[in-house]
Amino acid sequence: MEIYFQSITDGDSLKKACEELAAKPVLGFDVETTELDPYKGELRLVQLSDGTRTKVIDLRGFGGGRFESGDGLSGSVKALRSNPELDPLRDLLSSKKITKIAHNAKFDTKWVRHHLGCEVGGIYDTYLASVLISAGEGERRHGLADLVQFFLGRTLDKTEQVSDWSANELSASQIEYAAKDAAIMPEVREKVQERIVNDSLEQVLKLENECIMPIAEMELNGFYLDAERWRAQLNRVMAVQSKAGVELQAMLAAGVAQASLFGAPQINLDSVDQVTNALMNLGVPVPSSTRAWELQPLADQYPVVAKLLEYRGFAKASQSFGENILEFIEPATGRIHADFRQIGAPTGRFACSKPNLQQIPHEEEYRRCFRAPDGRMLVIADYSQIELRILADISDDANFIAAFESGRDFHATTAAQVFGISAEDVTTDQRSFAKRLNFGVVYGLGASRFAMMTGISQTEAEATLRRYFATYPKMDEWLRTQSKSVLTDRSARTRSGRLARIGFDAGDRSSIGAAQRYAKNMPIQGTSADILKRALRLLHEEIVSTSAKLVNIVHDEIVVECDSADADQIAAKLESAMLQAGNDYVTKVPIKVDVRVASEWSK
DNA sequence: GTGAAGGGCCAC
DNA sequence: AAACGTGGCCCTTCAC
Repeated sequence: MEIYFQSITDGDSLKKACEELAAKPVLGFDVETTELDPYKGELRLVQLSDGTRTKVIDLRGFGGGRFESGDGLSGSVKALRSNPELDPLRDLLSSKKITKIAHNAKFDTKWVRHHLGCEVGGIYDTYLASVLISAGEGERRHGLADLVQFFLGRTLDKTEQVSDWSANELSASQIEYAAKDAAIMPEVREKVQERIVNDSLEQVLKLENECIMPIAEMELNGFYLDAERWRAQLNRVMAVQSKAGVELQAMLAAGVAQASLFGAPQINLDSVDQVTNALMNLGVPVPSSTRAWELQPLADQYPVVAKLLEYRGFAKASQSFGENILEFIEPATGRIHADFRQIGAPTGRFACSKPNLQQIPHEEEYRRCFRAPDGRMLVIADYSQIELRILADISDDANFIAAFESGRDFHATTAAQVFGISAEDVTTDQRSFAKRLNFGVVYGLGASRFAMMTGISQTEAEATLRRYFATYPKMDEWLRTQSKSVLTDRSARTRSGRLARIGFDAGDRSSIGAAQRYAKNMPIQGTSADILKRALRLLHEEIVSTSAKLVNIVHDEIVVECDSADADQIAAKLESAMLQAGNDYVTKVPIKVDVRVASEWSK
């Protein structure tokens, strides 16, 4: 395919090009960089195209790149940000009136935000659109070349993607590749959008597109981790792990068959096979798995089992939450810049990695290591029982809704209703029982699992669940409807219209059961994700010109860092954004947000 | 040596 | 036999 493109290296040409592009409502947008990490590499090219006419802007001509005499990358960033010749490009990119179509726009957006110093407005992400369309089913890949093949039936050559973009003179082939990637985007969008409309995914795609900028900024902002505190905590854990390890080793030694004159051979305490073997030799009735909840009942009778559980806890802590996380601190900022995948799960939840900031242990020893730098504060807000409120709203159960409207302790209210007693008489055990019931129901809990979890008999569990569902009849009805309709629809949706295609093997009971549980859970978990994403977009607009920076999100929680003096004001903005987002999707049940200002990410 | 699978466990 | 949803990371084991 021959395409028309123009290579731009000076201010006058850029000004003209931007004037021409500003008249177009929709532009393909792409960048080429020397690295994957914007804190480590150079933003070399920015490409914009209406599909037929493509501009390839080489930022080397505008102060970009590393200089022998300058101060390297930071010098390049400063030069680009302060070069007035780039203002027309910044205006074009930040304009919300001109749609910018990009594939995995978070990447391009982060580079533009950091190196050019402006936001990208009006984003349309073909990657997220493609993920929404496939809706969790099928093996289809979502690379740009895959989409071009799938939606346009053509082949896109990506070999130049990994070429050397730091060369002084880029080759004609490189420039042409860069131009093509941007030029093809309008055409890809046309086809993708047809499918989006066909599957009624316009609203959820808008939600996702509007969430990209906040996430891009959050990744650039990073979360400050106090490395000294973390190391101190790690040293404490390693000391107790080592002690528990020696003790466990000694206790297990009696179970090793071939004890020698030099003492029993050492067992690898992290090997399930070796530990299981040693336990069996000691006469411990080891269950089919050695997971903590399986071993727990044996801990009282067998001290070696208790010691194993103790060791496992310390091992997990020192291995998963040890030295490794410190390696993710970016030297340029001294902060952790994790990778957030916006549609991490088909439900719409985020996934986070490198490192996963959504699985930091809840214990204060760990959370206090994530803190605000001096002079700053953290504003931490989380939705109170958001999934149960969503279930109440979706099922339209009067008693369920009334329980939330009363503002009373929800689990205690459930306990009172299920046990037929007054709220004041609910014991701690009864409340905890009701709590497990409430959470279990969100996951499609069955009577047998509930019996095992609580230690009551199967018959008792069935009777309890019957009483529970009699208390909330319309919730029962909604859950049954989901179970039934998934068998014919093979799909479920959230409040934003997010779709999950649910495949199952009709001849396999467990496969059907899994599909039914998923059909109950997905609309609840997914609507919670919808609400969080909506809140991020609303928050972003509120804090754009303040000292506040988004630094972390954990499913129903948002963490913002700001100047100490602004904390109360930011707390109010955060709460109001989250409440509004909740009210946009949940109308019959009050939304509750708990906000606190703290110097550390702990209570 | 590298990578996938399985077991286990952290978060919501 | 399986047994309540969504993820990521660590370790061991085993195949290539």
